[in-house]
Amino acid sequence: MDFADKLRASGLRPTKQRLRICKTLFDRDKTFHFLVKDLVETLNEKTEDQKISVATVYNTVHAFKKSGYLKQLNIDPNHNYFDTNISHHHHFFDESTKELIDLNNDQVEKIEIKKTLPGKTISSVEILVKVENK
Amino acid sequence: MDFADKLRASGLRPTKQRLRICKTLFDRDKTFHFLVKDLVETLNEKTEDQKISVATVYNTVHAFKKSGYLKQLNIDPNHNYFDTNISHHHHFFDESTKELIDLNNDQVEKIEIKKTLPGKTISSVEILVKVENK
DNA sequence: CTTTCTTTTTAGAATGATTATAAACTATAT
DNA sequence: ATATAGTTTATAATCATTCTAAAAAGAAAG
Ligand SMILES: [Mn+2]
Ligand SMILES: [Mn+2]
Ligand SMILES: [Zn+2]
Ligand SMILES: [Zn+2]
Repeated sequence: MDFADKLRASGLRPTKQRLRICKTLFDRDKTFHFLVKDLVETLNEKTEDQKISVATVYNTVHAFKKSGYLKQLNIDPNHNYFDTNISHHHHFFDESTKELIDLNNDQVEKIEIKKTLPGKTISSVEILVKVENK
Repeated sequence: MDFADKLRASGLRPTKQRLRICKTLFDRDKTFHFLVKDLVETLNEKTEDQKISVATVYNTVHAFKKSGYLKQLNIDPNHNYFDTNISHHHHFFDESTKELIDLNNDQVEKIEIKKTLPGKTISSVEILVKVENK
């Protein structure tokens, strides 16, 4: 699916600002974990391009979150990370470097939760593994 | 350990404001998961008592976090929860009621992580189980 | 094309949680 | 008592995020 289709599927027209945001987010080999602040900086560091406003970046990121092309993570109470890897997966958080690393579902033994809550059903199980230098 | 000792162990003198904060936090049967905003409200809802300022509440909560009498959680990117249960444990987050429920370590089968990161050592593994109405 | 209507972008204002500041207050020590 | 140190508080500052409303761009109609 190309960028324009992703945008349309999120209810947004493919404008040049939004396409530049898509390129930064999705034109990558690996998962991209990012903070909105850093994304805005990256988008606006090349002085030859026209600046994209923070409002546009937030609007686009939230539309992608809503449509499922981005996930919002709970890693650090003081930083709001987004993730381009929308498959069900887990994370390592390197406390030394503040780096996030994907941990795929199949790299973790099935998690058996012995406690159940009456009237409730599990919608997701996510693991956060904090690591530091050995 | 009584409240005054907890405060002293956190580098704080047992003043009447701090002791009232302790009572609200620690004088309970069950784990207390809270937001600072709600804690401030609770402390100040009885009109007969003198109001405690937000600065004092934040200072005290952070001192307890630093000394290990409170844990800060990563549950919801938009809300900053603290937890009086400082043992190693996991959480259910009820997306219907926004309620947090403890999931003890012994209620989860040992988590086997097959992926390792060179030069890194695991410092913690935490599970977040999201649930909703059946 | 022009005009008209709709959507988008943007700068800057507003918001809300948290942190910082500095003056007033309280407790302790001499 | 006086001096000193620690504490509380109101309020200001900060920072991420959201809101607003005006300008710009794009699509549709004539
Ligand atoms: Mn959070
Ligand atoms: Mn967060
Ligand atoms: Zn990821
Ligand atoms: Zn807990």
